[in-house]
Amino acid sequence: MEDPLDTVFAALADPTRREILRMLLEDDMAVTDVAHPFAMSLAAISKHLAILAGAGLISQEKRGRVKWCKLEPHALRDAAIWMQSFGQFEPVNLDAFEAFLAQQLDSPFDPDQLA
Amino acid sequence: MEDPLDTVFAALADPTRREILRMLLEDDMAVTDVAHPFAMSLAAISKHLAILAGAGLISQEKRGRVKWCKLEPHALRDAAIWMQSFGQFEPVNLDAFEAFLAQQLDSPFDPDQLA
DNA sequence: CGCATATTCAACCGATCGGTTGACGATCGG
DNA sequence: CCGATCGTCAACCGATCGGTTGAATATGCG
Repeated sequence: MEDPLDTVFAALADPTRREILRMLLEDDMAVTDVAHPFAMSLAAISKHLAILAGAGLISQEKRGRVKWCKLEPHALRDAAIWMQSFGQFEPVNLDAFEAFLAQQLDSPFDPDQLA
Repeated sequence: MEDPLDTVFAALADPTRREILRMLLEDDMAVTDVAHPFAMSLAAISKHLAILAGAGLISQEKRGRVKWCKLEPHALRDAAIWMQSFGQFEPVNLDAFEAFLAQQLDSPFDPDQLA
């Protein structure tokens, strides 16, 4: 009954949680290490991580006494697709697009044609 | 001091507000008409619209006694770009892509090549 | 003018949010 | 075994959220 888009967008609406995701983009991290740069308690970060995990944006695996947090970017997919239905703003990956054309067709590519 | 991504994602986190955006995708609407399909008070919808406007996702123009609501999809752009930095999920617009290829190169297109 | 329509305002409500603190359970290292 | 470290739990707090109701403010119409 709860639309997953609700929880994903709600998770993304907090700057602390977005920053955590950005950090996890670099590498998997233990909870304590995630908390380190933030000026708030470990418990608060633990809650933020639970929310991110609830939205499927990260996964958590406990190894020994440390719990490792891993980014799960595919959870953004449905949200991205939903947003894309509004067109216009066009989040087209031009690099991939250009690479595709170059590799696929071996013909020159003029980005202005995309406007 | 307030990151606009906060307000955009927060606005998108509510299913009523997402549905309103979807409705406005079809056409501009008056507040009363927006409210009509929903099982809640006009005042509640008015608040939702104020939140969407605050996030820049819609604009509102009062003409006479009716206030017209217009979708502003470009406000999704920064959010889409932020999400895209997580790669992987790839919100590539296949329809536009295909149309572009067809129109541009007049050669057959095999979607399987995109995987 | 006088009434209906369109929309917001203000006050209130219970629920959830983002944070704190302190106690607790597990696990590692000497 | 003991002490330190890792992380969560539980209770609490003020603020915000999503909704209600009723009154107020424009504006249009006959």
